[in-house]
Amino acid sequence: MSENLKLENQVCFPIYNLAKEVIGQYRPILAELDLTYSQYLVMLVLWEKGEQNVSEIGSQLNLDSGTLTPLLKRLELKKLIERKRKASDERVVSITLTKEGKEKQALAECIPTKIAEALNISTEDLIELKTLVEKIVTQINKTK
Amino acid sequence: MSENLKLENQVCFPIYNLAKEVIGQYRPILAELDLTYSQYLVMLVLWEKGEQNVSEIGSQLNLDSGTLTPLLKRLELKKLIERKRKASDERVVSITLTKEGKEKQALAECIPTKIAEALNISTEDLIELKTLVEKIVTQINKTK
DNA sequence: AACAATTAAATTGCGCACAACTTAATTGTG
DNA sequence: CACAATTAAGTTGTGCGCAATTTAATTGTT
Repeated sequence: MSENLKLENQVCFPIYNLAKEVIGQYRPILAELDLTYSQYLVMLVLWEKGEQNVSEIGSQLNLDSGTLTPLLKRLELKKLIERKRKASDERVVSITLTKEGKEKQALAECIPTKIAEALNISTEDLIELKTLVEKIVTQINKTK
Repeated sequence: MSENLKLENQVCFPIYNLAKEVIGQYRPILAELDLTYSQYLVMLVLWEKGEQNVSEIGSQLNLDSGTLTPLLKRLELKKLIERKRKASDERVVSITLTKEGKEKQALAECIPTKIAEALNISTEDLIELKTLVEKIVTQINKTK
């Protein structure tokens, strides 16, 4: 067969695999906080920025309302956030952290360290990877 | 807030994003072949290796029967593959390409080139990324 | 041979991720 | 002011991805 359709020559397969692998490393660690990886990302945004509406969260995480609405409802069900429509613009749903949601941040502090250990990579490789990946993402978005 | 929980300092977020981005680039191209990215990966394995059973496909793609069984049923529905239990061991389901499935390979030949164009990255960056990503995946799997 | 242990797929259930569409509120324009 | 256009979020439907469990066949052990 032609070389370019061989699995080992695919560039995107390792990326797809790495992403799954990395999220798999997060899974048991985040499970202790009763969070999924995507939920954790939303919490990171809220811990850092405070009150945000759905589309603001979406633009930072590259997720649309089809993904976020049910996810946010689950976070609300866990009493970590509140969803409330803005009086100034009833179309906009404002997301705020509850007391419990804010408190969860302290428990999350150790996660980056735990992940770094689990991934078992040197800081240099990690930075190199991050730089390269971001460069490529920027490159891709340039063409849009 | 503590620096290590800032979104921009997360290493895994860019990886997760890149994987989504890359699969997003495949989507319209594969849609012309009526395939999803995961289905394409399965087809790659079959085009390269010929007849394979479910767990052989799974170990190459890091997917379990919970993912593969319904996916393979969809490929069967599209008449691209056949699923048949082996006479020698009735537990094993053997997957073979149909005529139509084999013919699809010719249509797929152009995909790697199209993706490389869509990603808009230099071959050097692509190889560097692949090497680094594979190194890290190997590293992670070492600890298991 | 009998039966416990193992193995391969399938099933069930949950949570994304995204396309396409809907609903409702707001804004812009004649 | 009226109404078309736009915007924000929600809804619906499809397809993974994975954990946990089930089913059925095979293998190992006594």
